[in-house]
This record gives sequence, C-alpha cells and structure tokens, in this order.
Amino acid sequence: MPRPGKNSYSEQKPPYSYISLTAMAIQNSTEKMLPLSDIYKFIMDRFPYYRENTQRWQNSLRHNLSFNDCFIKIPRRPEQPGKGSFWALHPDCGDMFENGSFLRRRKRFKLLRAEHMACKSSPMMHYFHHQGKLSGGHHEHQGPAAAVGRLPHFQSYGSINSRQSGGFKHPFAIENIIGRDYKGVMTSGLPITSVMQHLGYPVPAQLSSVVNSMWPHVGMLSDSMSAMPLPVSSEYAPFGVSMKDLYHHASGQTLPTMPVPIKPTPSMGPMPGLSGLPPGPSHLCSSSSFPIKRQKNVLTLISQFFLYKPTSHILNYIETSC
DNA sequence: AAGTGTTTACCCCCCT
DNA sequence: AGGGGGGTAAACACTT
Repeated sequence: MPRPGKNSYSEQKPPYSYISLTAMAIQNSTEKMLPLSDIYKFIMDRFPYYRENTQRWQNSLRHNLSFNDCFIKIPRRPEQPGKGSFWALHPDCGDMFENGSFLRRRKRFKLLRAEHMACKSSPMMHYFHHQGKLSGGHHEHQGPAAAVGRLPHFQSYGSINSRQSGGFKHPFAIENIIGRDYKGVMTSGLPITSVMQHLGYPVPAQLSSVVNSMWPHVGMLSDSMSAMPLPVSSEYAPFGVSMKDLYHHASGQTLPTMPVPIKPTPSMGPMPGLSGLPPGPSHLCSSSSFPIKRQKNVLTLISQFFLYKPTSHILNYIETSC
C-alpha cells in the first residue's frame, strides 16, 4: 500500500477507490457537480497512474457512478450543451467514509427502494425534496431554514457528516470548503421569510408575523448557519474557493496536495449538549425562551408552506437558478 | 462514431 | 463459509 501524500503515484496505483476519487473530484469542484469528462480530468491530473489504461478504469468509474446511490445525476441546462449529465454527491452520503478518510468507506450508501425509485426517476426533484425533508429520522429537529440551506447547490455536503462526527471537520467538509467567503452573507441577518421570498416563494404577512412573534431574535439567519450559503447573485457559483483554501484544515494545518487519511483526535467526541440537533439552526431552540415543541410546530408550519409548493414552481426555481 | 449511462456477471480481498 | 466492498469486463442502449 503506497503512502499517499509524500511521493508521486506515477508508478503505483493510488489507494483510493473509484468512489473516493469521484467524490474527491466532485467535492473539489466549485459547483459540487461535474460532468464525467471533468471527473476523468481531475483524476488524471492528480494521479498519473490513471493516465494509462483509460478505457479500463473509466469503464469501472462509470460503473460506479451508476451502481452507487451516493452519486446522483444533475441534468444539463439547455444553455449548457454537452454530452452527459453532471454528477453530484447525494446529500446524505456525507458520512460515507470512515473517519472522514477517503481510503475506506464505513458502509455502502444505499437508498431505500422507494427512495431509489424516486431518485432514479427524477433525480433533481428527489434531491430537492430530500434536501428539504424535515420529518422523521435525524432531520426531525431541522427547521425550515435548514431546508433552505439544503436546497440544491446552496449546500451539497458536510452537514450530516459534521453532525455525526462531532467537532471533527474533514477538510472536504463544507465547513472547511466554504470558509470565510459566505460569512458576510451569513451574518447579514436575512430573515427566514426574506430567504423564502428570495427563492420565489410568496410569504403571506400572516406567516411573517407568526415567525417574528415566535422568534423575535432568531428569525434571522446568522453565521451559526454557516452551512447554509445564500444566493448572492443569480449566478450559480456559491463555492468559489481556491485550492489553497480547500486544503487548509480548520486547525490551520496545511494538508499535502494529495488527500491523506485523517485520524480523529481524542477530542473529537460528540458535540456537548443539543444532542440530535444540527449545528446550524441549533440556536433556534437553545437560546429561545419559547418551548421547543411550540417552535417545532412553527417550523413544521413553515416547512409545509415551503415544501408543499407545486412541482412546477420548484422546477421553475431549479431551472432558473441552477 | 464517440461518449455516456446502465446492467449483469465474475472475481478478489477482508472481516465476522 | 458467507457477506460486503471494490475492481474489471462486457453487452447494450442512449445521446451528441
């Protein structure tokens, strides 16, 4: 097994699986999705081993893209002509790799049968709905703001991962990728209802007043929702980060050019308090004097309002903003 | 035609 | 031995 990071892989096969390599390529892209040809290019640029026998490994890679549920297809826009679709990571596959390392997956990411059918029949819509899903499972406590954050291309990776792995932030986690670029946006204090309006959802005054009365101090999106970059323009380019930033670990430690296995430190235990709550909107519950149950009712109200929009509306949004 | 995407089959390795 | 993850080959369909 070659040691990654120090020596070139020119002669030896990198220790990463095709799934890992593909995930690296996608996460390394600014838009968190890549056409197949760009995935090839990423791999060949970084791993000379893959500059040979291209037919063999590219066939394997395509097989992995289709076979593994952790990869989803994003159709091209009409103004983006070209062959094939874009490939992205499924929003819930963030904890796929053990200890954040690309060397080994902890488990295969597998959709349930129903989910699989929905995803394969309409991946974009599945992606959207999955991102916005609020009830059940570990999404139970996430509010509508989190749903906003999980809209397609507002956030693509890392929230689940970072939540489950405590304080540990993999260098490819969204927290480390986004960095400071969105801090200004996030601290701008946009009300949730404004975000919804920004996305094209008419917000009745009744709903605004409910939100404002319930959360006079937390109706704003703050920097604690750092995993929820907001659209700053009509252009879809929310992840404009340099490679330097990408490989700069949260601790300030600079990583080698090659991704290396990440060892968790003893301090990487679960986040103190707020068990089960996402790192983003946790303050909605923790700092408010309103009972959590009542807040959840409002969150549910908003989420229903947000999600139960006609498909055409959602599709229109995706078409215009992706 | 070439590239892309899907599916099936078989193999190897590792772990339990 | 059985199961799961991963790699490879190949056939086939579809798209550009």
